[in-house]
Amino acid sequence: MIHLKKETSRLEDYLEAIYRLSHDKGYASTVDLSDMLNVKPPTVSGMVGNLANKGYLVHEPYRGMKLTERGEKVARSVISRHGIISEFLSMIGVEETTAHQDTEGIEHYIQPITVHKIARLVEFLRKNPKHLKAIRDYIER
Amino acid sequence: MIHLKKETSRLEDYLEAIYRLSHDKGYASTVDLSDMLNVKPPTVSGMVGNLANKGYLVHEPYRGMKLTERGEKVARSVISRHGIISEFLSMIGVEETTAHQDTEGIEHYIQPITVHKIARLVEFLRKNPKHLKAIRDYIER
DNA sequence: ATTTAAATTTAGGTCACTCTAACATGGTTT
DNA sequence: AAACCATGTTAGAGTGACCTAAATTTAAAT
Repeated sequence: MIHLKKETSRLEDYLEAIYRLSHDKGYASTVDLSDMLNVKPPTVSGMVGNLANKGYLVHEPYRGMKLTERGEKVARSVISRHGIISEFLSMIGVEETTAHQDTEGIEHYIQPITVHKIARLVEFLRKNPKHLKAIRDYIER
Repeated sequence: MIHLKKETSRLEDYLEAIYRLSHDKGYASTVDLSDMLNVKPPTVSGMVGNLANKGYLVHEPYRGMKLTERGEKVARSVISRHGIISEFLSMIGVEETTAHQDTEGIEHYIQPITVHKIARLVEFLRKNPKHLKAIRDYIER
């Protein structure tokens, strides 16, 4: 039975990872996911079953998994947020590793309207390097 | 070995709420917290016991609770992050209610160094209203 | 074609956080 | 002083996400 309940942030993480793996190497294995998400394989099995129940992917046990249209849509949305937040953090001088961690932490908790504003801000700073430079100079003292 | 286990984001929420209530009306009651955090009173009782165990507050059942030095320190840190993020979101034109929700969502997941950069950005924009205006104009098309 | 090794799933348990229902406490009213 | 009621706590159960250990399946090697 397919539930239209809103996915949790953790499920979004799984969808994002599956999407990335599928596009990077053609498929997403349990072990890949377990490495990428820092959980043990049985946890992945469980969550994948969960995502399958909810209609975000189809899963043939022992053989593989594939995102549904619905799963892809969610994944793309998460990845888009991810890119925007990530670029913003990078612009204000947050170091790569930190930016990556923080992005993962917050990407599930920002509403579309806010993401949009940040996207516009990033766009503005990309188009106006002098503003960006002034900001960066100030931030770095 | 002293193991200062990191508090969960939920515990941070409780500490923040207790701090605010204590400073606003002199004390924090179970019902106040239950309203503020949108959980039922028994949940608050449990979490308060938990926070007491971990040394963030002292609790005299049926009589009241008070943050310890350690609890206050964490609360102030959360509240500081809160203010910074909140002001940033407001600056880029995120509407009050949305900003409030998003701030609550993300305040637990941003590292100190990142908070600091955002604080500097906010500071810069406060001191340079022309930059801020340019940004806001662009964001709002 | 067997055996073996790697990948995956199942079974069963833990932990944090939540709930409802029932009970306890203490301040207020009569 | 007794009863009342708002406030607070205890008991017990549920959920989501995780774990380890054990079984299963598939693919590779002999």
